Amino acid sequence: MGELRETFDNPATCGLPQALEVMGERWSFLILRAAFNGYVHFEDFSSQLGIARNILSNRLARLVENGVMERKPCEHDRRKVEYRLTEKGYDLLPAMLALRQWGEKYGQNVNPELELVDAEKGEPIAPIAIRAADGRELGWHDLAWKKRGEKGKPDCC
Amino acid sequence: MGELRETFDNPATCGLPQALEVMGERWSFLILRAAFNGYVHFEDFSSQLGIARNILSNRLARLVENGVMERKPCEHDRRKVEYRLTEKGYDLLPAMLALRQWGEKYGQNVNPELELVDAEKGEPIAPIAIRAADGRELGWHDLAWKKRGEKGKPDCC
DNA sequence: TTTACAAGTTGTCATTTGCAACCTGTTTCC
DNA sequence: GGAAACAGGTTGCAAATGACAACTTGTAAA
Repeated sequence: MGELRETFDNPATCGLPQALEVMGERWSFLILRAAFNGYVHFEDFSSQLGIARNILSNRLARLVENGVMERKPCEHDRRKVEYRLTEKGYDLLPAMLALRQWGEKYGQNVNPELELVDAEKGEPIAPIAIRAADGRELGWHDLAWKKRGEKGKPDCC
Repeated sequence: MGELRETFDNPATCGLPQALEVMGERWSFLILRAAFNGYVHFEDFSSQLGIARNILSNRLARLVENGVMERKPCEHDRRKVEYRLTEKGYDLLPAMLALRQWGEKYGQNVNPELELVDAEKGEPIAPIAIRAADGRELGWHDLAWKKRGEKGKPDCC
């Protein structure tokens, strides 16, 4: 991405600009979603997302470059290539689900015939929430910024 | 955004494309972050983010249009305008924190002098996680898609 | 050994971004 | 009351990014 630089290079900044540097481009999250759904080949992503081939190529390369996905030629058919999530990629699941739940809460045309459930019990998962170390759910006004020993709520970044 | 349309209009789709339609553009999340940090005026956003004025104008208008922020002229100084988060905007906090935590976990130059804490106890908040209805933490492989009575793990969208 | 397929790359054109300059409606200061 | 300053924009233009279609390359199947 272009000029998040000023924010990006500031060492006192929070992790959001870094995350956006990697995932903030058009299609990145939808490619990630497809990967979570088991798609691994270039043509699969291409046909499922309807994304232009050069953009897909570019995005996959960027995701690989940033360690979110791994690229390796397929063993049995060396025409094919496999793109798979790394651990770093899997770690984006909470962020993706939080976005998705938000989209579903406020979206217009969303009737998700498919619902994410806890595989063990078959019940829907809980909404993604902010929690204290002891598990209490927290809202924005229950949060504060701490400066390495201090307490209070100064500006973030 | 341009051609997420095919995905967007499909009623069987999940909420992710909707969320990206609103928040997937450059700067949107950083504007949101600034709003969470108490910035309310055009010039505040402008100088904190270093974003071009026309883009800022456009993004704020889009966020207002999509119900994430509210725009109202300032009572006491009618030159000024206040942009404030709506409830819909506040509901993006988990998604934003999940992204931020991911960025901090894997980022290079991040030493967040400021840390988010539970205001009541002063301790750092827990990592944003996926949980079952009963509170158990879940990973990707503990999840399944349910189709309105069925059970299993077919394709998502 | 020809044909088909997967995964790109290249060329062209439309859209989006970034930058600077300008405009308009307050407010402040003298 | 009038001049200067300030907040929040808009406009015009250059540069970067995205979309679409056609072409290339390295396998594999027939």
